[in-house]
Amino acid sequence: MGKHEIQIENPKMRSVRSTTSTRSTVPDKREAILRAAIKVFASNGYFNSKVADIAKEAGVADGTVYLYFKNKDDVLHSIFDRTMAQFITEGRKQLVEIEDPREKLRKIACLHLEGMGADRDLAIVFQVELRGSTKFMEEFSAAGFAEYLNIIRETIEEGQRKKIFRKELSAKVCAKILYGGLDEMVTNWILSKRRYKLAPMAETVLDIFLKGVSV
Amino acid sequence: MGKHEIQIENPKMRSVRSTTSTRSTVPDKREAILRAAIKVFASNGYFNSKVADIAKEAGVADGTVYLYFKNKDDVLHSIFDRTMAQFITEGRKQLVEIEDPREKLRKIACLHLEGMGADRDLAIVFQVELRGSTKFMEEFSAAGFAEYLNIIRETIEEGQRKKIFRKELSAKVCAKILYGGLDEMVTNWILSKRRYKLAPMAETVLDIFLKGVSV
Amino acid sequence: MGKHEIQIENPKMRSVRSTTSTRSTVPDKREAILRAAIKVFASNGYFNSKVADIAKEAGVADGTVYLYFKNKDDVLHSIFDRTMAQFITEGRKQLVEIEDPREKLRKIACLHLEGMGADRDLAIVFQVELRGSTKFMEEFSAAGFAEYLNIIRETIEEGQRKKIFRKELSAKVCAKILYGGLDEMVTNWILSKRRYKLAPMAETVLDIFLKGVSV
Amino acid sequence: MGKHEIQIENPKMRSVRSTTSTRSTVPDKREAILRAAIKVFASNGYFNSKVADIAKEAGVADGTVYLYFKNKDDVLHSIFDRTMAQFITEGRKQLVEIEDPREKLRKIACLHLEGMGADRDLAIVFQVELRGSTKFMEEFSAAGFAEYLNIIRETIEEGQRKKIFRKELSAKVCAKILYGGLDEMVTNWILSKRRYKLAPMAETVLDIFLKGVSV
DNA sequence: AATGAATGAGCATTCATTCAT
DNA sequence: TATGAATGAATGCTCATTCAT
Repeated sequence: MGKHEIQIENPKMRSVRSTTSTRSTVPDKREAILRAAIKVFASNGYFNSKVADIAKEAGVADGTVYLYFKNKDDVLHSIFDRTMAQFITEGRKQLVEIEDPREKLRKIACLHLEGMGADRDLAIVFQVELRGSTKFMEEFSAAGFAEYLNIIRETIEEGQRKKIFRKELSAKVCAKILYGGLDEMVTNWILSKRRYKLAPMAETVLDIFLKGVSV
Repeated sequence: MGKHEIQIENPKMRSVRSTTSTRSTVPDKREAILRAAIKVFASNGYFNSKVADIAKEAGVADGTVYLYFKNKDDVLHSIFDRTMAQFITEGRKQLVEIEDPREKLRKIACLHLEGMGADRDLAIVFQVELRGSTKFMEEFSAAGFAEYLNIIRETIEEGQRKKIFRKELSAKVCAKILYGGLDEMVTNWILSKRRYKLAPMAETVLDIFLKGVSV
Repeated sequence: MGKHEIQIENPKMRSVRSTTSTRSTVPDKREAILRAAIKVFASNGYFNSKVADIAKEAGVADGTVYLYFKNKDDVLHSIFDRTMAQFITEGRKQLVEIEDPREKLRKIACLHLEGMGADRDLAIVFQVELRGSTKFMEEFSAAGFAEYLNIIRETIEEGQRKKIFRKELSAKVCAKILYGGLDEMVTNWILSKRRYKLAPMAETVLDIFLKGVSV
Repeated sequence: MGKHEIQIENPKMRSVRSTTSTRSTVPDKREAILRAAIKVFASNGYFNSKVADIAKEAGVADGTVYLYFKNKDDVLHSIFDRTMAQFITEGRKQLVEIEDPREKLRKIACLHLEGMGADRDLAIVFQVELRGSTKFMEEFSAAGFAEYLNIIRETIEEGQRKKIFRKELSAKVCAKILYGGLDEMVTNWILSKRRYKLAPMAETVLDIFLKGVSV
């Protein structure tokens, strides 16, 4: 969930001439706008941010934003899509190499908190702005978030099959509980005046959770 | 956190002559506006709700809203203040009669989910709208929320002193984890199409949490 | 034009029981509102003054203002009417005793500046607020102001008949010039930071004017 | 003070490409708004004029007004600034060529009345609207108006040095008297139903004033 | 007569979006 | 592609006025 320089496909973009690159700025106006939006949204909140602010921060004209995004809403969505897609891809890749469900969960927790901890502005957008409307929350839920929860749930079910986790527990509820714990760590980290490291919190959450769900 | 017919003091209100009751509207224009706001905010989100919508829903004129609230923002704040104050007061009262820290946590979890489960609109406002801005989140945090977390933390510390919970765990972090789990239950309940009972979820959360933190 | 405790007829008022006076406040709610309005208008300007401000300053309820005045506009008009009527009555009375047209003009100028100089708030309302709209200016002109200008003009014509003032001058224009000079003194006095006496300015104005119009 | 097609610098305007003139609207949206405002303010008064009225009169969208002016108040100020600057510049230029202080004053008076007489709407805004608030009057006074009065005063002092005007008179007060007379001519002209020429009035005012202040 | 809670029309200003260049 | 001037719909808030008590 941190910034991994993901290059999301832009249908409007000319067939990738990023190889020759007439100017290095060329392929990345969209990217610049997205970064600018994260910064601006994090500072002022989605509703209080003006498209003009984003444009200025990105160093482009107001109208240019509309060459890359359908509207202001689309910018927020794109932030979510880009980040979530990247996070899940990255996550799945790292998980295949792990056997023990407990270690898998540990890896998930670490990736979650490391990703958020690496980009405070992005974390703010995810924790605060993305939740500012039921509408978005629903779409949010329908999209990548559900998949993320699924990965956790499957891992727990795997642990149940391997007799590591208690069978009587609902894997789905357990997944939510773990997610809830992690999510709360992020939210508190964001709101806190103190600037501590977020990633290490994963340890405690996992400790309690694993002990709680183990047979 | 549910609606317990709290009668918040309204300085503008004439000293309750509810006995004769000239008209039933007398005691509660403010209350009606608050209820209307919860409904409207829950449906459209804070930023997409017009003051006129609230007024219409409450059956008063637009201007009347401003006789009871400073501005639109103040309405949202008041919803939070009223609910939180009520919840904490109610919670503390019920907790004093309980000895076992584990039972105390169980009671807290039940109150939390019962309260939210009893008023879906209010729950939406709490889970979604109140988080739509960092600014509010901070105030939110500073106000009643911090106190709520404290109650949980103190209960956990009590459990640690009684050798029921593990001493090596940070009570504060534990409190957040428990809160995070409950909060996630509420959020999922709100976003879910299915209309299941929220309160019973407390059981699973507590089961895992208690097993996780116990010695 | 100063405050001479004029009791303007109020058609809405009960047939004057000011003699017995059940309570000394009784006959003067209208008066209180008028005074309050002068103060409030002088401070904030007519358009920026709220009826509620006037009511509060007068120590009455908002609605009470409408028992004595048709609307906010009527309050301003009444200030003008009351003051102008008083001033003209007073002026005419003092003039009859004077023979020399020059002395008459001197008396007029003195009354003008003394009246304004005696009540700064009233002066502000007259110089500034009463001129804030063409509409009012026209009515203003139609009403007492025209009569005031007439008194000056007649005095000048009298002087012309007596061979004191130049015959070739338009008495009407002369009257305006004298009025303009006096008016400008008042305006400058109001806007000035310094708090000097206004009345003595009459001397210079008269000096120049009389020398200017004399044969 | 009349309209002399002053081209006020507009920072937002692209460096005058009026040569090619893609469309005639190019150079003068700001100017159009200013003219429209003068007309609208003159008709309804400042407080009763809606920004939408100005926009419509100028043939632009409401929002466009805010591309050229900070707010409604700024429009009024700009009218004053533009006109006053122009008038003073123009006036000074014409005065240098004149020797006799009496002729200078005559020139000032003529310019004043000619300027106002040339644009009735502008005159109304100056005589009526610009005086509708103490606040503005003070700024008004602080700004160009004071300078205007100074020019008159200096001319009178010059006349005193040249033994043309009486030494014992306060030049400052004399300046106010002259200004007051001229100002009154303008005000009466505006309020009058009759449509006479304003400029010729300068003659009488000057006649009386000069005779009044001369040795 | 007096009150003041309630009303609701009215308006300045903002800002997402478009489009001519 | 990129620009940014122009648009105009949308809305929070104010406040003169009314009227039930």
